[in-house]
Amino acid sequence: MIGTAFIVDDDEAIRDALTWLFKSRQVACREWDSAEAFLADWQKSMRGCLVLDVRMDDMSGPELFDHLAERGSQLPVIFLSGHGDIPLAVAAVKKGAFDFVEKPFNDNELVDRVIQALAFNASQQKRHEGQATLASHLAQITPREREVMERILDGKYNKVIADELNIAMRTVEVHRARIFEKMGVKSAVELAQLLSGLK
Amino acid sequence: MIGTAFIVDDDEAIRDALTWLFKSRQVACREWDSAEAFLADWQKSMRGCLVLDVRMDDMSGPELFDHLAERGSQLPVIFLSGHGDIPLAVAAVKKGAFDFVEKPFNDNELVDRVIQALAFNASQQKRHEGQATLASHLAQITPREREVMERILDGKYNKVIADELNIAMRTVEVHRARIFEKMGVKSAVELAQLLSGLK
DNA sequence: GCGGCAATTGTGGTTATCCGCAACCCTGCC
DNA sequence: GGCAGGGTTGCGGATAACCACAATTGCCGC
Repeated sequence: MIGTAFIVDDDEAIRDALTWLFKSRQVACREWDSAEAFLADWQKSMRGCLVLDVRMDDMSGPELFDHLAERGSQLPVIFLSGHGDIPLAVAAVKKGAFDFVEKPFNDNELVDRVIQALAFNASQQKRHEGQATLASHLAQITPREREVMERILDGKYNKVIADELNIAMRTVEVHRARIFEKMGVKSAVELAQLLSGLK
Repeated sequence: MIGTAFIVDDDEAIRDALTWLFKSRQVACREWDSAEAFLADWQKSMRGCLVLDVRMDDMSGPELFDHLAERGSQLPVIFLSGHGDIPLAVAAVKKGAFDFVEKPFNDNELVDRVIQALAFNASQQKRHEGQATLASHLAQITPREREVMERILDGKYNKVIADELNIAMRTVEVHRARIFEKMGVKSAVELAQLLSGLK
């Protein structure tokens, strides 16, 4: 199994029950007794999913969720709620919570969802690695090259680009070659496809 | 205001209240007393949003939602629920419902959400028009041209494409020109960007 | 059988892209 | 001052793309 289930709940009985439940299905887990404690330990590199109680003292589950979102957390979150607060559940799901389940929950269903969340996180991870690679390539592009690149993506001829930037065509060609090299592509078409997902 | 609020509820009192409420805020609306009735009248060209009761005889709100989704409806749906069923709400939102509000609802907030849904539908509409234009252009592409197009998008040289398809380079050039013409682009880069959103 | 459409190919010429080789200018840094 | 890196440019040639003009083949429907 890839990733760990991170249990955050101020009720020790619940934590123990969840830990036992997860262990029984070979799902690795760790536990925290407060949102603050988890936030203190949280690192962007964490892989897994969060099983998060809604109602807790001081910082609530949704509050922790928001804080993590601000910090760029990619962890899928499964909320556990003990009282049927629909607006809360709807708000959480709309903000991207992976799931929102009511207590008492069905043990098997919960673990199934956790496993799905772990798989989701793993696949999301790969996507982000790709984006990171892309970003690191983009970071190597100098400002001038960026200007040229934008115009290449507009399908403009080197001649036109040279004209717009008031430089020689040869210079554009050099920039163009450098851009392709730095971005790891072989043609303008590949470059366009590589960057098509961005702004 | 662009679009209409489509009210579907088997409770006449609720329908009347909603109609009055919407009229008071200059939001056009129509009403149906059952999911079946709405489904019978539904057309893909409808513009607006659906205000849908969860619990109804025969076909429920979520069931109607599913049916509409199958038929390619783009209407945002705001569910009205009289009983705090969290799993239902969570399932609805995860399946793409625009919102899920509990009765009794706050009048102003509901209308605000409806207006947001109408705006959302209008903007989604424009996106879909663009896709439709793209699709109509793609439909003009012959099978052979498609084969060439795929290879162009792989950044392959005409020479290579000719080789792969066992035809003359000149033929590839002709196809290439026809593709650009039919798709309304001027270069392979533009073509790549145009089709980047697809599979 | 004729007209239309898709697919095909050739010739010849213009325009663009792609590259190696060389070189100059400027800025920031040790 | 020397060195590195980014931006710049020229020359010349190989390769690819783009295009107008022209033509052949095969399938389909009226």
